[in-house]
Amino acid sequence: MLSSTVENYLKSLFLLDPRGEKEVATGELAKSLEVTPGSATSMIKTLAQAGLVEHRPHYGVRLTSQGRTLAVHVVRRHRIVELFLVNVLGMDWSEVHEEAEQLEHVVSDEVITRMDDLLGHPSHDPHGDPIPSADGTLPTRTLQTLSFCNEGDNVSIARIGNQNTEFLKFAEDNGLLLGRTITIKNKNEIADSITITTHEKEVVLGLAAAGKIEVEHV
Amino acid sequence: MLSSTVENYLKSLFLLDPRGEKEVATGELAKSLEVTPGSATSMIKTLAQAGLVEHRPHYGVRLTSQGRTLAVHVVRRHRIVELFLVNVLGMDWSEVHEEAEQLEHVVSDEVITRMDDLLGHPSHDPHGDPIPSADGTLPTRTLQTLSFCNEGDNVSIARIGNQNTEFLKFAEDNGLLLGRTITIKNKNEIADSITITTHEKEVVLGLAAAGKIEVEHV
DNA sequence: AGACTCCTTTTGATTAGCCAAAAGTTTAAT
DNA sequence: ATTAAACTTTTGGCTAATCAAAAGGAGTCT
Ligand SMILES: [Mn+2]
Ligand SMILES: [Mn+2]
Ligand SMILES: [Mn+2]
Ligand SMILES: [Mn+2]
Repeated sequence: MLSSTVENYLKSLFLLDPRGEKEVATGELAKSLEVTPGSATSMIKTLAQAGLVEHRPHYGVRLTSQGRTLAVHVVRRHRIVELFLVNVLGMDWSEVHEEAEQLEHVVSDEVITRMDDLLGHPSHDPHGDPIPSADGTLPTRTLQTLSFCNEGDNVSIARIGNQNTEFLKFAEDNGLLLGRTITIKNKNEIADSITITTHEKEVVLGLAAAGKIEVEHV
Repeated sequence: MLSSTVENYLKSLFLLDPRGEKEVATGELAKSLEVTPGSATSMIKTLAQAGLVEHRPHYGVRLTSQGRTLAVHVVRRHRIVELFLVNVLGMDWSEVHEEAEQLEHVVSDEVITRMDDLLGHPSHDPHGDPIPSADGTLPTRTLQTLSFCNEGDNVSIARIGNQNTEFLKFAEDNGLLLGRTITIKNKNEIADSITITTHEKEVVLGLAAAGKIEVEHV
């Protein structure tokens, strides 16, 4: 059995590089887990010892296929739990991430299978992130960030790439919900801002925030 | 925040003495948690330090009211989770105890409240154990163990005081489910056995096993 | 090449929890 | 009053995970 700590390290490595295309820097991993770089280094060694990552000292770390498989399963548990909390228990999408962060380490496969059945084998979680299937395959979509849209574009919101409670509450309050169609009214690179409309409402976002919102053209 | 370990110690102390009427022996506590007596002693000291238990060395340990309150909340989480797993996710009563043993430490009050609402504020878990209310009060019932029943008694099964998966499967297979009415056909103290009938079926139990089944007269 | 910056790794310590085995206590039996 | 049995506590040691701070490596700029 893997400890919660190990599962969190594997999951972070996966989320920092979902396709396994780059080496993740120790500092980047440490930051995402809110530990010191030294802690990350020592855990990386442990994981390498266990064959879950490959480590090139001073360059970076990468999941092995064994490590990736385990990470994907943690992500599956996280996302199914999130959707379950929203759809079955009626919780707000802004508060389920923290809860899932703990539950992902203790819910059994049996429970996950039953939640998945009850939910009708959903493909995406409440934030638009794909839910890996039991065999580890991930649905893929090609999305564009809102920050790359142009004036006049009509797009549908597909994913919110920021799990922060405050950010999600803000999004909700301003009608930025999954599936909603919005129009880009104005984009100003100099002012670093973008203005969109949704159901009459006009919202101005900085481009950094807009970069966390992913959309599909309609 | 209490660690899972501390929560398990508090819960065990509560379950070994729900009414706070005796001092629990170190060895008894150690056995119920499957740790060595020395481990229990050192945790007892930690808990005493934190004001959660009172310890009279060489005699025993007892929850303080603060410790008891925390313990009761762990028990509430455990039992609501168990009932939720059975009633909402359709799991078997024989497998939910292990699952709840983990979940009790991570589900938030928010989740417990929502599960409780969805379940309609149930008074008992799938094994017939009382579910403490959010304010810490416990429903009480006066039950009798099956081993104390006499020939000819007609009783209804109210509680199974053994969470072991195999035992619960055996009970289920033999129609010993909560609410079922059974008749005591024969009791033989010498042979240490009791024979009962349920829906045509005749079942023989040793008195130790019968002592784990609690009933109400009908 | 030398110096500098920015990382990463190493070192040394700490904390929670656990165990094995030695030492101590209580109670009961002679 | 001794002794023995049964239990509890203490001691010493281990592992997982963490941090602060010292030391080391890689790449860049002059
Ligand atoms: Mn999440
Ligand atoms: Mn987590
Ligand atoms: Mn239980
Ligand atoms: Mn537990």
